[in-house]
Amino acid sequence: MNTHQGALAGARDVLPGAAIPLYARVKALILRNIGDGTWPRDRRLPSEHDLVALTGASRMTVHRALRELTHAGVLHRVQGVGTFVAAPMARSGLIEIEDIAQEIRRRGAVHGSRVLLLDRVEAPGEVMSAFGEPGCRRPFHSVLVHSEDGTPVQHEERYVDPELAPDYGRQDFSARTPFDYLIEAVPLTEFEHVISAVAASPAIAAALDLPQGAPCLRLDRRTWSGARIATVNRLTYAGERCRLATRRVVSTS
Amino acid sequence: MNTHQGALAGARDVLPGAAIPLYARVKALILRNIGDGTWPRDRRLPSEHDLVALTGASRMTVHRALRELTHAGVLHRVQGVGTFVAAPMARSGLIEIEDIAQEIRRRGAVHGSRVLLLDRVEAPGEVMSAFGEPGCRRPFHSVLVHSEDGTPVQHEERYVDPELAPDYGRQDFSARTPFDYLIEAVPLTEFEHVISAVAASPAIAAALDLPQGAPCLRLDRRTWSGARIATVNRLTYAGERCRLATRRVVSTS
DNA sequence: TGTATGAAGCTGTATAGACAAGCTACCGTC
DNA sequence: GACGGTAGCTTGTCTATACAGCTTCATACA
Repeated sequence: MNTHQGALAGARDVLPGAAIPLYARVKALILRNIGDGTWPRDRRLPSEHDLVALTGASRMTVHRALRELTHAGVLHRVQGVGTFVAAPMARSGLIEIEDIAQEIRRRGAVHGSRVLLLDRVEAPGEVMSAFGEPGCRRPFHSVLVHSEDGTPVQHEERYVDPELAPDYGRQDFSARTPFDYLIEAVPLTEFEHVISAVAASPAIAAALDLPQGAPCLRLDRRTWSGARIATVNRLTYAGERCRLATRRVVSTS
Repeated sequence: MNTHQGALAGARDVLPGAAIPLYARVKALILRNIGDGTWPRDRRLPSEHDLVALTGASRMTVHRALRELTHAGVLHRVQGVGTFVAAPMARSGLIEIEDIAQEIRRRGAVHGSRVLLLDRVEAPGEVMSAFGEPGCRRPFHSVLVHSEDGTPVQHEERYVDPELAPDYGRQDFSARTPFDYLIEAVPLTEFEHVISAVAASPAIAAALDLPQGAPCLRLDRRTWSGARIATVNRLTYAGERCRLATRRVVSTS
């Protein structure tokens, strides 16, 4: 009874294509149920035993899927208790760049955001080349300023593939950050960051209420959904009071 | 024959304490042999079969150890061929902050470094608190400027625990970067980064040949060796032409 | 000489079964 | 009611075995 993977393709089909390893399909199933909202945050997942029954995979295979998702920060497991959906931002993992709104709220401050622009444009060539080869035509374009207790702290400019997130243009981003929306609307799989220090341009300086030329932290991010780039964005953090922190164990010796 | 872990404690003892899972001890064994230089860079490791014979663990356990180290960027595996020690800097993984010298050479430029200071000091309280609780007395202190094709690009200030790296003060850092030396002399296990943008101070501006107040990328890093902090350093990248890049798969759905 | 063919060795995945260890809730006793 | 033990569920680890897929190399053949 080696590869009776049919059971997984039964009640809940995971991926039509079948060259993908079983444990990866179990991961995909779990990620989809989390993305769906079928298993909301902090919800307890079915036990390994249940997932074995649900998917038809062996417990070791289910366990591997759960372990890797736990390692990636998607899940949180407690021996003797169960498996839970981790807090959403733990998912970013790599660089602990929290959603700016969450980070501000975590500090006990009030987050506000002002939408400067939300339209659909013929993006400049520089942006289009960031989107990579196949590219996308006329992406959404949004510009926001996020503030903490009223003082602006982050300038966010973003381009979004309209085919992956067709409703992007109709969102109210003063209530919910674009990133927050995208992470739920689109299954984001890969991130690429480039961090640099820049002097505030006149536009940025005006938006963030900084003197022109003040040092700012710039974070350029490209986000994939599978093989396709879902969004390209540039975050500019105001002045010297913003930072990015990260910590990671490299080895467990 | 469930937990016959004695074999691993035999020929090559891994960890005297034994509450640690077997796969973790196999990982530790591999990491130590890499750190030792027993298995140098690009060297092909013993096959899974050999490691089974060597450690007494089952192949699944050895495989798990190898898989996790591969995921962490320590190893590089090719199906049908074997397992290799990955290029050292891939090991940082999290943020691809290459050793500045390597990065410069990779770009085909000439790396130079000038040692401004190398002594042993009563460090300022700010640094000592960064070292954490047990602290270390009179750490080594070094200040360097790295240059690319003659133009300075990075200012590096570093404090090093003298008990972990007693020979730090006798190294020639114009030939070999401190980081390069430390990663071989001390088994580094954990990194913490804080990234911020700052305006160049007079000292930094002078060292990097920048106008005062120019935006610089600052990277504060603490590096652990086990439970102990081995080194605390602050890297300041010159101007807008330096950046940090990273890319990572978050999920494999 | 050049090209198939196949064996050997390697990693990758999957399974079934077992035991260890942690938590919770229930049930009995005092 | 308070306390303690225990059964049952959960996750964590480990083993033994099997097969699949890939690479390399030697051998046989044209």
